[in-house]
Amino acid sequence: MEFHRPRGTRDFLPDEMAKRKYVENRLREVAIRWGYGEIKTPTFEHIELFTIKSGEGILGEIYNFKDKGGREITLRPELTAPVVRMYIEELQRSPKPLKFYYFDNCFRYERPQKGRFREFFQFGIEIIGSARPESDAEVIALSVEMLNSVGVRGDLHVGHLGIVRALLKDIPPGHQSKIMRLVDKKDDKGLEDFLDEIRAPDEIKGKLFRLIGLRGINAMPEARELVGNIEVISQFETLLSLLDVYGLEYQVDLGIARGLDYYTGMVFEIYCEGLGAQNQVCGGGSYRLAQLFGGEDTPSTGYAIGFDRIMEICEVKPAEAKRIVVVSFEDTRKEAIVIAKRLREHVATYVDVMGRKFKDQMSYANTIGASHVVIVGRNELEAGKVALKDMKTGEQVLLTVEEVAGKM
RNA sequence: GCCUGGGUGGGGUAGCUGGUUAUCCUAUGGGACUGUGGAUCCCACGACUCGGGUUCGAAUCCCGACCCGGGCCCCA
Repeated sequence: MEFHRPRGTRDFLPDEMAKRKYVENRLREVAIRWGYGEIKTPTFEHIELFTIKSGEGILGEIYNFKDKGGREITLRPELTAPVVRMYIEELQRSPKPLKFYYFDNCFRYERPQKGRFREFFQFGIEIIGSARPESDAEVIALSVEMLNSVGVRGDLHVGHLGIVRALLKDIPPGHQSKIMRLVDKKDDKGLEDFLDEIRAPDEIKGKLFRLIGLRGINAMPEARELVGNIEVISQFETLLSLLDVYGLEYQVDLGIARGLDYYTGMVFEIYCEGLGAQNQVCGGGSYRLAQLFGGEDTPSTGYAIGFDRIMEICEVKPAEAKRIVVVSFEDTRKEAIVIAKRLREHVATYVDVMGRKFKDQMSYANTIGASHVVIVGRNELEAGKVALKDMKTGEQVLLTVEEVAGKM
């Protein structure tokens, strides 16, 4: 019986892992420098955490099962809900704002394609306790810096749900949600049909289409004209001016809706080329989930970076790790083990475990791209030394083990 | 769930208008060169996704299943 990995999963070999680790560490460093602390939540949660947040509709795309105690459990499909759950469970009374970052795998039962897997990785941050434009701006700036830190540059689109919602304030909430979904999908035809179906006033209809089409420099004055001089517009303008302070390039895009009802204010998405249909590498916004989960109403803002997607497009080359191979002869194998043990305190060190002859050990060192070889022979040992050979230049010198260790 | 392309040793391939032991490259293990790597030579290893059908005969043609990729739907 031969086994295959389940559909939509991947094995990561050492070369690729080195690259992934490198990128992961870069992102971590940025998050840490901005003062965010790492958190980790369980791989599985109670299913209600996600159905309450996202609706029963997600059941079809979720990995769930009953455990032996009869609990409905699901592998987490995302990390925002668990973070908020954790916050309510143990951090509600801690000083605000709370700033967290996380990097973990998530699971969704979907049809795999380029940049989409059933087990995938998200790197995200959440800031809990502030509803101010300052935190919105910080979150956006942080996301851009993270991506830049690994050489990824994308198109940043920033919107605000409060503006469209203000326009729709007289439409029943259920219809609002449907409208937001259609807006998010950029399904103009569907949106028009739906508005006709619910007999939305022509005035609102016209304004909505103009509003969600707004882009660029004149977007805000026009938005003000369409929905009036309301508070959220001022807030959004404050946010935009802060983005300028951060020196960010962005596009105002009131057509971003991010489908779900608990997003309340700022929303943003970052798109990249070269990813096929799945071109969004980062998405986030401000939301209010805490009260939905039984906590006090608490504003939060966050985003998630699609780690696998940035791995597809980022061009990073981790520095080749230095490694040396200790080569020995039949009569010096034991000495080689002792010497390798000493060298491992400083550098990745290989020693033969295949019973290979001297020459084949050299050949192996070459195959794995060793930078140096330490030759442990009787002659050298009798002089209290070993030979250190540089595999690039071919030069070879006699040194004590301590001298070799010192060079590494 | 839908549309579309594709499945030949570990990786990459030839064969695919049917016909002997399925080609070549590479990788891997071993050997030669006997204390100095990359080269060369030799040996070994190792594949037609599965099941039906057509046929004297199927990797090849037909059908189905499974799997993989890409695109829809969805995208928390």
